[in-house]
Amino acid sequence: METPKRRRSNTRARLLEGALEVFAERGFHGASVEDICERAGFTRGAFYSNFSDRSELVLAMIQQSIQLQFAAAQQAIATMKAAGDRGTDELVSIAMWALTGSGAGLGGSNQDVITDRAMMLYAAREPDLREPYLSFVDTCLDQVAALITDALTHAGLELTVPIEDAVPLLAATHNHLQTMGLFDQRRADPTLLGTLLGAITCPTENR
Amino acid sequence: METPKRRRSNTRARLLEGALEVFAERGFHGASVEDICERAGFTRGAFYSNFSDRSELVLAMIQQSIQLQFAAAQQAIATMKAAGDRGTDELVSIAMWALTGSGAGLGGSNQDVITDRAMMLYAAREPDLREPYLSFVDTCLDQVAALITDALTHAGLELTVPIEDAVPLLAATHNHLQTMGLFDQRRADPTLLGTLLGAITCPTENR
DNA sequence: TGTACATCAGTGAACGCGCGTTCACTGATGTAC
DNA sequence: TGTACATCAGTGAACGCGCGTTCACTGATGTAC
Repeated sequence: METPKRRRSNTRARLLEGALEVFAERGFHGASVEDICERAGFTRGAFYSNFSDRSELVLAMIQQSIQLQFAAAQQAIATMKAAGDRGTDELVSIAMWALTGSGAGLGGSNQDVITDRAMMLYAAREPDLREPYLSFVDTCLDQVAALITDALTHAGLELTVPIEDAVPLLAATHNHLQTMGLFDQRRADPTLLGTLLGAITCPTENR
Repeated sequence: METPKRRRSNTRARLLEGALEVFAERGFHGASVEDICERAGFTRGAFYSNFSDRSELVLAMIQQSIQLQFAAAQQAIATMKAAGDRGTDELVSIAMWALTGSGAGLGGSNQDVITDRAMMLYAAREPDLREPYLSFVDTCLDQVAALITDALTHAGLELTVPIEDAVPLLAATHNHLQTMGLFDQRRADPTLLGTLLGAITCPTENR
């Protein structure tokens, strides 16, 4: 039942999990290989048996993070399609939830939000990562655009600004709320999204 | 002319300047004391003659960054008051400029933006820094609120949403544009701010 | 004004710790006969 | 099925580099007489 392949991939997964936690706490440069191994319950030898390099781990972690966000987005779409009627705010909230990964409430635990921001900074500093990161963000925004279109149709609203403007505005606001939430949960007031939504939509004219 | 006090404070200033650059490139944890000294043109001894500790430098740098942002905000206010008539977008752009420090164009060189985001992350991870950081952000937002109110009055517009909502919406959008600008300058399209502004204002009714 | 001494900003060599990386080894699981 | 060997995931000790920090020293500027 604990076949070597499974054992190995479990070890790798636990190391990645530990890395995610420790990186969120101390940053990509501030966390040592030993910190990560200790968190995951292995020795450094196990680490170098699974990753050729410290930097390979960082890349693997970023890749995994992106995959998780995608998976969360897919699930959010499924949830929404299945859910039928809801309040508009909640629908948009789900759409936003798709944007920045898993987690409850407004979207994303503090650890996820911190990792997301740290990834952004890391990509901004590494020229080789800029383009991949941008295209990742674009794909996410496209998905959000589709979700929002759906959500508004359900709610009987239509946009008064182009969708290409509405998506970044909503994303930026969601981002801002998440960031405030890192410092004080009460500051992450989701009604701000509702206010924005009210300002850029109007009831659909049925004639 | 090169009195010892001046010499000393010049050295300190150059070290801080070098730290700002190197931190922006490699992050707070990724930049070594030697990197910083080399950039500033001093030896490590000079560093420890001016700062008791590596972490003291980080704090000093954050403080200085905040002071610079404040100074830029003050100057932006002065500029705006003196300028008289302008396009609304430009006025709002100046108000936004006040929010996130010095720099040309949309506001903030890439280095400034990266430092700003890194500071946010740093503060989010250090419990002791969360409250000071929040109150710093609040003070900035208050100043921006005042600037925007002025700008809109000049332009003959009034808000259709509460100012407490308008400010974070504008700030979030500005933030988003700055972030996009880190990856691709063409993605930092300031007309998005104009779109948002159009959606949350209407011409003043003069009766 | 000139000389002797004091101060102190910055130098650069040295120290030692911590971290990334390596490697000989162990012991558990898989395979061949 | 049982025995002998092979494989290989993970161990833990060891290495060495780099970095933060210290400190005895230098030489330029300031001060006292």
